[in-house]
Amino acid sequence: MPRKKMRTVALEQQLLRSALEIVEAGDRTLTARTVALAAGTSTGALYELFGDKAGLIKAIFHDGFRQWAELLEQVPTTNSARHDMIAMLQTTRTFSKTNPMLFEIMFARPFVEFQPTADDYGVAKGIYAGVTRRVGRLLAETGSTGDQIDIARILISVNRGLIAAELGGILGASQKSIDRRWDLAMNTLLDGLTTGLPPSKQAKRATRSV
Amino acid sequence: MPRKKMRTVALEQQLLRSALEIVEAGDRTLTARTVALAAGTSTGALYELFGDKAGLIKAIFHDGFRQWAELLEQVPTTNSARHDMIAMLQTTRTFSKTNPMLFEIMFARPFVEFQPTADDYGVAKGIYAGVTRRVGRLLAETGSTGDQIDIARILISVNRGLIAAELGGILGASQKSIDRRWDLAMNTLLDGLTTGLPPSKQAKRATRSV
DNA sequence: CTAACAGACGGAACGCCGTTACGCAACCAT
DNA sequence: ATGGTTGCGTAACGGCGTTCCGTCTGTTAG
Repeated sequence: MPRKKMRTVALEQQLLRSALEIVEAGDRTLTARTVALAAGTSTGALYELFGDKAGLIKAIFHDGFRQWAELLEQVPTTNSARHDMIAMLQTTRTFSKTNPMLFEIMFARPFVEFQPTADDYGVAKGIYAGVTRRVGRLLAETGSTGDQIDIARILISVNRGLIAAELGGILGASQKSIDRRWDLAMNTLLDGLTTGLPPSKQAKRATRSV
Repeated sequence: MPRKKMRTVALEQQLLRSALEIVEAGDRTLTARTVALAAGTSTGALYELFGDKAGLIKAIFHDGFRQWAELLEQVPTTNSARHDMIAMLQTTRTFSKTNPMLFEIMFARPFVEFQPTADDYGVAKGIYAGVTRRVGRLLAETGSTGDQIDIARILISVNRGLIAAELGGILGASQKSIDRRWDLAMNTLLDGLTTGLPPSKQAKRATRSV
């Protein structure tokens, strides 16, 4: 007896698309009204479909991880695990620089409303698994005995820190110096983490080798 | 002829103190009204003294760097530059974990109103200089030829990334695994960055040493 | 064919935010 | 004492997140 329902999953995706357009344009005016207007609907629809603004941002957050995972899956596997690992890290860096605001939503918290929980970061599990797998290949290639999970988490976190610094303009002034420091940090880490020696021994060796 | 002025620098500091108390308590309701009320004054005073809310957050931002610099200056200089460097990085980590919301204001952007510029990060210059100086000592100690500034920037950015990951709960679940990964990442980096070899040669050496 | 009803829609309303304008109050010179 | 000048807090404004309700739709019973 009632009228046909329009607030379906299709409209939800339309709202999410409109929100992503605003975010990707770097526009800070991500409000319930602007998103609803851009999607050709009303705030009532947005609140029925997403619960509240935090729900909308959470959807953006999840879609960001989905996009990231999609890019990482496209990274080809070559005969050099080391090369592939660098490619993954650089793909992540390029993705973040292409969508800085999406990067912030995923890794900083530019909107007070949404505070990601451990559950939310669970969407990154597939990504972590992929990185961990490639770390395993890398360790096999170099014959080292480091812990795959430790190394994967470190690489992801360090990359995130370097990217955040680059986006904030505090890693360096010129692109040349930024690139040099990113390369130096990542290659140094990959070198050290794939030798299979515990860091204390490395430290001694490094100190004594001088 | 007018009445005595109360909106002085003293009241400005009182407002900043009240704002810091709210921030350090992890309270997300940092509004003009709550801060003014806590400081026993009105929003008019806040706006006369700080211009707008972004000005207040900028003041918090700057005070955060002042606190950080103060802590770093207290790190003693021992006969091991390596030990001192670890101490600085750990001091930064402890500071961030003690005041996670202050860390976010300094390194993420939890309030849309304030977007730090390169000028704002200029307050970190003293900190960078201090870290760079200690890197110089470290390089001298190990006899390596790396670039002080490159290494200082890298250490700061990587540390920030690891801390952000730790605070977000994505570096690891248990404190033990988090500490292990932090130690592994930082010691590996310090090892590799102080050997004086360009990373490509390190890579070859690391690969062939297996 | 029509009327009544179930319920989905959107706009209007509420409280809170950042911000500003204004009326009252306080002080000093006369 | 008094008037004028200036500083103060409050109240108002537009916009936000969020909710609620009047309207309108589409079906179905008679």
